[in-house]
Amino acid sequence: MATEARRPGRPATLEDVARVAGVSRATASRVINGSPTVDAALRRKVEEAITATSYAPNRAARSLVTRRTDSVALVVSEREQRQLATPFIGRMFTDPHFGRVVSGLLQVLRPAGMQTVLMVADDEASRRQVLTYLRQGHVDGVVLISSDPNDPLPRMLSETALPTVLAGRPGRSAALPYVEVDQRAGAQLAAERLVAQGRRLIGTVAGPQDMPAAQERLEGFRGALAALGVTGLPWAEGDFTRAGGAAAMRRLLADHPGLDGVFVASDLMALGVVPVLLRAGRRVPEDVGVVGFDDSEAAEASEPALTTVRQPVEDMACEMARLLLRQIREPGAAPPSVVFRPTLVVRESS
Amino acid sequence: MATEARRPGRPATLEDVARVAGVSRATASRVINGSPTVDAALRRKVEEAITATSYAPNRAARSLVTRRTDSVALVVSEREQRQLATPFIGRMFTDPHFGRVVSGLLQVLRPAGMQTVLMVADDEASRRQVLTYLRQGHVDGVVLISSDPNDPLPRMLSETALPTVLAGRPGRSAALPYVEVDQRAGAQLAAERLVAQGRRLIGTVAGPQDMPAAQERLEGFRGALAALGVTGLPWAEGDFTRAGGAAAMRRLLADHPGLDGVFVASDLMALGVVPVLLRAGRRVPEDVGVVGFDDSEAAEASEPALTTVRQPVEDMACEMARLLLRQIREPGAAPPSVVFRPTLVVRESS
DNA sequence: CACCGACGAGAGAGCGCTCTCTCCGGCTCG
DNA sequence: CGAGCCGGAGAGAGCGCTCTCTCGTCGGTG
Repeated sequence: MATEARRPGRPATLEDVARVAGVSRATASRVINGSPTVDAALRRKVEEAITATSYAPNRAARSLVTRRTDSVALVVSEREQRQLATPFIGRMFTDPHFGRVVSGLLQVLRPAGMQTVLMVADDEASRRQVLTYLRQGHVDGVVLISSDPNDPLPRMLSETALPTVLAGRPGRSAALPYVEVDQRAGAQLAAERLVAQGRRLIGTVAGPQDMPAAQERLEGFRGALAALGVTGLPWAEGDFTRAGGAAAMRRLLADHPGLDGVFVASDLMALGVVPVLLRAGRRVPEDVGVVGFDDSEAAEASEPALTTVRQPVEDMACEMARLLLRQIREPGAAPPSVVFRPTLVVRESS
Repeated sequence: MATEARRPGRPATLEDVARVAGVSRATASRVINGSPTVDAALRRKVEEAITATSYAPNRAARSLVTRRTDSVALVVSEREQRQLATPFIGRMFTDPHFGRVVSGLLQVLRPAGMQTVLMVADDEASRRQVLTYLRQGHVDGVVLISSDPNDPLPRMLSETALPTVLAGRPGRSAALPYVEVDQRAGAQLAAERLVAQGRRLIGTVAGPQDMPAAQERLEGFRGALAALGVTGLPWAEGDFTRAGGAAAMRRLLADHPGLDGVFVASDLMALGVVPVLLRAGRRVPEDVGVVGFDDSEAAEASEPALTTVRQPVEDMACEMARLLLRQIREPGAAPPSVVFRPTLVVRESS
């Protein structure tokens, strides 16, 4: 304890630890990095010196030489929100889905000693800023969440050779591993449920058809219905918002008042769909069955509670983190993408 | 372009830039850091060399010498979630409120060139991990969001002398600047609204009374009612969840069936309160007026839409970021805390 | 014409760490 | 008994950057 705080106000360095322990800097470093070739007695002395000086390694110095940073970037890429009066960065942050992804990521990254840097790219300038930052080598890898199918970021990232994992398949094909749920299989679950309940006049409120995931849910649903002998699928497009879902349902109902089943491509939209049905005098599920997608918080909050296709979001996020760590640890080996199987969660609405 | 990529696969260094530009490393550094004492011609040559080599400064090296990192930590501190079967890190992430805070923070931090590192402290071990990380000097400052009034983290942080800003007043008094909304003033707005509508049998669904904010909303509401001549406030405690709000409302209604007004200490709880009232045969707002708190997404989603006390969350988060930046730029000068005025947003429920 | 101040640019010393290389001493084995 | 080997520890060279110090040059002044 004697030689602590040699320099006023500055945290202890490895040099300090070594001096206090009476060993060389190299040995102190060995102890800290868990090298096995250190005598037990010396190891103890160094460990004591570490607590005595309350030493914490300087990550900048370490990363300067190791070229690792033990941190990854979580990049949220979204369409520019020019039209908004108040600048609102990171619309996606208020989406509980995003929170579940973060939670899953941290579940894996935290035990691995990896820190997470949060970044948003929502226009040309910020994209460049993000890319520059990433290229500075301040992170070992990138998790990219992109809601925009025309997002140039995946391609740009694939050119940096930085380990990267995408949430969802990239719109334009960038050769990057991604993690996704099997959209078609999910749509099939929904179709089977509705048909099994004897419903035959089935429609769907689809998501934006420029998004691959939304396309596949629609296509998958149509295909599954056809396989079950139900053809001619009326549908309307929503924008994955509650209000958009409500509007789409109104259109659908106006054209097809006889509907007895609806597959809604997201729970959030379903939250808009159900009240429209109720107000139109339909009982749910008695008159019209509703099946959502996601199994988000909204599904349980809905009245009646939503029967929905569950995406194992947290598990998927964990898998993303694992794929990323693997890339970081074994450079060059781009791991395969992983597609998760959805499940059907039966509640009240169908 | 001739001398680019001297070392295979490695990004260009300042040395490379200097060589290409035909100047010393010092001069190249001056250009990059915007020093005014550089000849215009040389400056141009250096800038050309930078683009030619596609140079990006190594932040680790820079921060090693400057002792700045140009990044801050966003620490989310929450009560341990032992009881959960699935480990769920960062329950708070799924709260849209959190997203709004992040959005506000980034609005200020991003233009300031500050990166944001996301961290969660939810038990003793993770708290230590976070604290160690912060002490390693890997961030210049900390934004702490804590939902637990007994959280030891604020005190621990105030001992590190690291610039810090809290979201909300710390439970135990830690001498750290915070940003908050004036809870009492908000409760007063709610009281005035309900009373102005001629309601006299007013109750409240309060938040957990071990949380200062929840206490103040209750106290402030009681005080404001008294000032308006309404005494004897029936109340029940909820846990700031929808289900908790519903349960509290049921208790309240059982004991006081004649209620004609309810102040609910959060919009999320109000989302549980309203259906309870409706199912008990009360019309909202005709029979019972409901005023929420937060002006969250939930308020607009509610049916009927909630009249609520608005917290300017994004503005508050911006202010937090500003306070933090000020502390970072002027070390030693702990800025004062800032208390925001809430406003009343009138919708349908009251 | 000699001197001085100002200004622009370079040299070089670190920042704190890791990691290779070297060295030393004790052991085994021919 | 000497050569070789190996485990364990130290010396020291950087990693890429900033920043102080120094130096050279030029214009102005007595």
